[in-house]
Amino acid sequence: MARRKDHTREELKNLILEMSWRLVGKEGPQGLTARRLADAIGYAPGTIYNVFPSMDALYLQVNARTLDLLHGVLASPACHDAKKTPVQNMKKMAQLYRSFAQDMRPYWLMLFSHDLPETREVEPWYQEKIDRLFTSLEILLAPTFSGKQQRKMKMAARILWASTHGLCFLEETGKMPKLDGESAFESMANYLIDSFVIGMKTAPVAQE
Amino acid sequence: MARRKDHTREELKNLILEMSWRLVGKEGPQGLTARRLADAIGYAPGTIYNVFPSMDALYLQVNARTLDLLHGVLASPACHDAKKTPVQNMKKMAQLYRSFAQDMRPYWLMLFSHDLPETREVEPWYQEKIDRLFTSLEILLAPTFSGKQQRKMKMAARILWASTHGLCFLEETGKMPKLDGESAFESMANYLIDSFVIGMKTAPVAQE
DNA sequence: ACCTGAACACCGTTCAAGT
DNA sequence: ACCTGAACACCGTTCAAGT
Repeated sequence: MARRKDHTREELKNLILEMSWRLVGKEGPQGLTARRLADAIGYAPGTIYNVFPSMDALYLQVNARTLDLLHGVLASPACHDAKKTPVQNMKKMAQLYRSFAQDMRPYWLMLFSHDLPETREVEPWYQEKIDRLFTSLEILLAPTFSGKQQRKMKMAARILWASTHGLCFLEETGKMPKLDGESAFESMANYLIDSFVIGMKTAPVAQE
Repeated sequence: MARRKDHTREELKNLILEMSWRLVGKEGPQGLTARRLADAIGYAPGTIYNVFPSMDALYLQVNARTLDLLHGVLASPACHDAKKTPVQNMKKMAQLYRSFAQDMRPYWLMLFSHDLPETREVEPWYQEKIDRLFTSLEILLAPTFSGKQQRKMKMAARILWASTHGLCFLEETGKMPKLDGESAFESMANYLIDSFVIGMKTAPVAQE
């Protein structure tokens, strides 16, 4: 029994990805299994493997979409306002990241669930999507650094990004000790950015 | 068929935890399954559930041991050297964290694998183990802040901790764009600490 | 050519039944 | 009282066999 061909290969791929997205949104990364997915789209489990080499590849596609959405947020005018200072834009960007993490929680957590097979090299197209995110921050930092300080600027961007993510991640996963009672993400992110920006010009950087 | 009683309940608990530790070390968090564990200790799968309510509870015990080891490292004299400056000790602490992450990779990654059921409140005894880690850093920061700046000091500690973790985590999981080619964790951590410490005194902090 | 569905080798968890 | 092992409800993945 076989050959339904209700959909072209391309349609099937979209259908699978779309349904994967919905499953993750509704039931979290755990909800995305080959069998449940097959059931939801009305095909047999084996069909998925005609279109994707493995469920891991599919997880990666879901993550790719999440990264695209996140990039859309961080590249938006909301945090690239020429009428505001770089620091103000950076603070806005940190808030947008946190909001994204909260609003898109299952997708955002999935980005960092590292139960995937070993370290397995990230593929270039995926790495590119990650790199773009850092670029949004580099744009805000660039004016503050001279042309011969590009390396230092890029380090500052990586540090600010990783720091903001660290604050957000520990906060969201309950691994940050409570301070007064409630989450202090906003005030901590602001304090971080203010402090780092004050010091980042005078602090030295190791020469490669 | 039953009642081997080769071990007391306490012995069995230790045996299970010890074997769990070995399995995670050898094959990663994925290697720790009820069936493999049962096989390795020579009992039936059901026996595990006499001693632990669920595999998740067992995962938590493994994480607890990891946190204890990490605390041992961060509380060690190596980064609480009275003959060195707080900044020097903080840089040392960041390096020790990174080394721990590398040396104990499967255990360290397991700490952050959040496929666990929902957000589920962290139990107090576990939270306590997390809090201790931050305390090690607060000890280094305390001398720099006055008595009425305790809240600010605690925020600084949380920020530095989250930032260092963020750098380490993104670096170790391939989510940090390469800078020159190799990992720049050490120079970035140093740059972070130098910059933040320069700015953290003058930067303002939101009033709760 | 495309899809199925059974099969293989696994999971966590429960619980009646044995000793 | 303690432990077993079969059972239940799942996994990801493969592939001979049908249309």
